[in-house]
Amino acid sequence: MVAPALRRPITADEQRRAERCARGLVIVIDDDAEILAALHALIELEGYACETYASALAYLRALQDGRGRFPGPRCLLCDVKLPELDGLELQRRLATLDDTPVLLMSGASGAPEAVSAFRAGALDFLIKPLDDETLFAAVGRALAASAARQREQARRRDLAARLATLTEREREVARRVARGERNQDIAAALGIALRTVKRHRQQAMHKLGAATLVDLVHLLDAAQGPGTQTL
Amino acid sequence: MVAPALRRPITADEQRRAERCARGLVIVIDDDAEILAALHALIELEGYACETYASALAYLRALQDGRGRFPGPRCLLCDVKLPELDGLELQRRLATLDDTPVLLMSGASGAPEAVSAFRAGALDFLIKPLDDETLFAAVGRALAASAARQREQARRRDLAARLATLTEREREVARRVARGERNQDIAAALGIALRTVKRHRQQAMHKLGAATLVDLVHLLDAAQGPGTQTL
DNA sequence: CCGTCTATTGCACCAAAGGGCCAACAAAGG
DNA sequence: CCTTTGTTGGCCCTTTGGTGCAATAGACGG
Repeated sequence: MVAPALRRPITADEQRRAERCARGLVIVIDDDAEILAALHALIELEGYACETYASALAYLRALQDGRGRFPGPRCLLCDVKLPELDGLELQRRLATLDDTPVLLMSGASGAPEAVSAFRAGALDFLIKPLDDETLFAAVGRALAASAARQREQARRRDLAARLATLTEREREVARRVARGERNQDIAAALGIALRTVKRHRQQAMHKLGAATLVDLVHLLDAAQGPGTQTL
Repeated sequence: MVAPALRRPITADEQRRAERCARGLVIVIDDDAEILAALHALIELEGYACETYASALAYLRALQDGRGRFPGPRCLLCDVKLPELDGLELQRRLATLDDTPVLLMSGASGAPEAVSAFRAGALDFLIKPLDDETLFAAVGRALAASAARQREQARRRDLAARLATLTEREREVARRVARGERNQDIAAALGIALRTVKRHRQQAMHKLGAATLVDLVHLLDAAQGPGTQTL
């Protein structure tokens, strides 16, 4: 579907990069340089890509620049107690910008922090000192969630793109068809000829790559179902 | 759809019960009798039905008896630290039996308990002393979740019941129809005559109350989509 | 102003779906 | 033994959907 044409051979460098992307990126934010270094080493050793930031602001700045965004699943592993910007606060801000899953961690903090973290949507809350097994279990879940979200987004984008190639009339007809209306009724409702409805219907199904009515129904359901009230 | 016939007038008593059911039931489990009494009063004052248990085992026993299960949304408000059976352990056991949303609470416990609670699927974790506002916010969310689950279950049960009235052949044909296969192809695939496929198809749509193909598709998608691999 | 493109429509034809009427056959139950 | 139910099938007719061909009208760029 969305396969970009491969024009040149893949270099070994790109090969390695691709492997890392597939595994995923872990973005670590902690104000303790020692921990940062240790986590960086540990995470790369496990085969994930890893970026580290000493503060939430540093990460946000990097996000602003936005150059060369990492392709593939990603997650955030962020300390709760940070200077300037709190881990919880960072999470709240990210929730509106980004849908990267967030793992929060903290040393010997109380229940309230953990509760706040989960209420704010953190995927997990890790207590320092970090246990390798627990850490990577959480990272695995987070990256899996990220991958799922990205697949879902890609699917929706692809669908939206195909929907965008339809003309207004075609979309309208397709929508009604997918709601179970008959060609005749659609023609009457839109005040156009039966033949015209048939044409739009065919055209729409062709553009959307729907071989059967059932496919059309599924496509349109998927397009407008989860949130997006387009169409 | 599933409206039971009303045979006799509704008594005032039933009326009050119905009102409570609509608001929801909060099941409180705590080993501190004082807290139990206070919560009971507070919750009933807020207009919810309330059952209290002094231990997790007592609640499980009540579940076993199972007589007169409360109709309507329900949630569990359970202390983490309990004699005999731990709140977290109770939650784990309930997860397999019941889908009642669980709110855990605890006095001055550490982050690990809170984290375990959320990981085990608790909807929220309340820290004693309980703040009225926080409590009822959580209860409201839990009961809303419960109501949503019950609606979903009812919908699926209704659908399953209707599907059960289909004969094997009718189900098979309906499934293929909903996958976009044409009558002819279905006939060929099943090695039967076209006329027979049409009959089964008609019969199935009639039994399922599907006026159009689109309705059929939606019904079967809903039936098998979320988990249940029936059909 | 002209050629082109798109949306629209009519006409004709074929394929597929919907359905009425009738009937055979087997298994399950009374 | 008879009835009911599930499954199967044939014949025939109507409605709906799917397409090809041709034509008209408005929009747009040159």
